[in-house]
Amino acid sequence: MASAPSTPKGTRDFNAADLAKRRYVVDLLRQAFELHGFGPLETPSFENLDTLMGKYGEEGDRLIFKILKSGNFLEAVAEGAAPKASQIADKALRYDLTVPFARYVAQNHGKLALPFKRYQIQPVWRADRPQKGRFREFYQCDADVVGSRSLYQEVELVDLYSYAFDRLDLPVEIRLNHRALLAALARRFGFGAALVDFTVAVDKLDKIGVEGVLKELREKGADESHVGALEDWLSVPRSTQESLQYLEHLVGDDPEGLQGLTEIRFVLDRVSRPDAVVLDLTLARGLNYYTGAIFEVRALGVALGSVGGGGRYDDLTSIFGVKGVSGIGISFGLDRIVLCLEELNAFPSTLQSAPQILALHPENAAAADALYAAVRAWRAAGISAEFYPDAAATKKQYAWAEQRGITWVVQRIEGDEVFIKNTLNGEVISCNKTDYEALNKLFN
RNA sequence: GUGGUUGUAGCUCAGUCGGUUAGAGCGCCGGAUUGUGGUUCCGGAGGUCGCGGGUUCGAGCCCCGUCUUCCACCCCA
Repeated sequence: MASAPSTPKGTRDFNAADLAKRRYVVDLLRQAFELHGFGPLETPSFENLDTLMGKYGEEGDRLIFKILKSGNFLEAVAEGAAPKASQIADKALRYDLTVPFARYVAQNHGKLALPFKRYQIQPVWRADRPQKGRFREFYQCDADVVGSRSLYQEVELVDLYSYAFDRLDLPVEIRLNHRALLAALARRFGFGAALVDFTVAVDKLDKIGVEGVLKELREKGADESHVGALEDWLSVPRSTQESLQYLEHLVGDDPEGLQGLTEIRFVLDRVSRPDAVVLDLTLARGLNYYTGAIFEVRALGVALGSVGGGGRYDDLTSIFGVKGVSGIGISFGLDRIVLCLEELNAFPSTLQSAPQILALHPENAAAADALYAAVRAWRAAGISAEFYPDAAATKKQYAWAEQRGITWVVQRIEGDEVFIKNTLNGEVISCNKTDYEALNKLFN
């Protein structure tokens, strides 16, 4: 073991047990998406660099994995000069699923029946520094609809969130905000020209507290005349209803603010699970293509950042030359959802990652053949069964079963009678080898 | 991208001030016992101390680089 091999930084392998959990989540999400009228789409792992660059802000651009050109690309670089990124890379791994989707819509806009709804479950890559729950390769599960400005889309996607997390048995809080409200607040507090500075600072309220936010806002040039009002806004925790009332008098006759307020009210009045939804005026979200409602989902009882996010983007396809196609979408973070469910022990105990039953290898050759035939018959009946191939020490065979997580072990066969041991409690039962009903009963 | 942290047997970890042949528990392999594993006993294998340089008479230990882990920023799922 001079040099143990490893996966690259921020990536991992998934074994059978991992995959059983991941597939459980993915299958549930896929069902939820299709139940709500979304159809599947897959796009390539990598896109042209131009497609991705400039869509995620400066910070995002830096985290895009660029793919080195093949061939002798360095010839074009002047002697002794440092090559420019565009000279050595013209493709990049996708950074999220939304921008490739916008590219797809723009590329096919004449052929798609609008409004167009699709879901997409694929990995994305970010050249980030890994931490707990942060990887450089991770899965997003997105549902988007383009070509409809209807606020019923907002309602429907919030409902999709609550439906899916309900099915997953993961308690969450769906936080809701609106870019127009943020903009109105920023104007009210003198940050009209520095919306991003304002939202970035305010978004950290949970993390650095009122003092921290005020400090950062001062550094970004907050006018002292607004600090008192800012402090009042930030230090009082408000329910959704209280936030709405507060907004009403704060926004005044700011037309954009009033518009945002009307839209948020429309959505809040119609979501199916209002108890799981909270209006959070400090929620900002970094991706700068959002223009309307924005969402973020936090798992309750787990400190792991957000497990999902999304929002409305009015202008994304216009970057690709197709104007007037408003879109809205949400994303589920598969990897974090799995981590949360693990931490909360919320996976169903019936998840299957190993054969249901293992037949120990009998010492007697005739019995071995008989038992092997039984295993074959079980497989034909849809029972995942395994036959230990060698007449190894009993101890070794049991250890193998345990390591693979196999609960039921066939000790021996006598005529048509098999003796099955539950390795968890040592109980032995016997049953007829063709009594599939009894066998299947064991596994549930 | 910034600052820090981690790496010793399959696993969890000791290893003093730089000093001889690198340690434990569990696991693994073999044998005996146990009348179909899990008990007990005996024996055994397995490590160029993440990798590459350097300092030193001598490096697991000190220095530099690199990879990896985790953490705080930044940002985000």
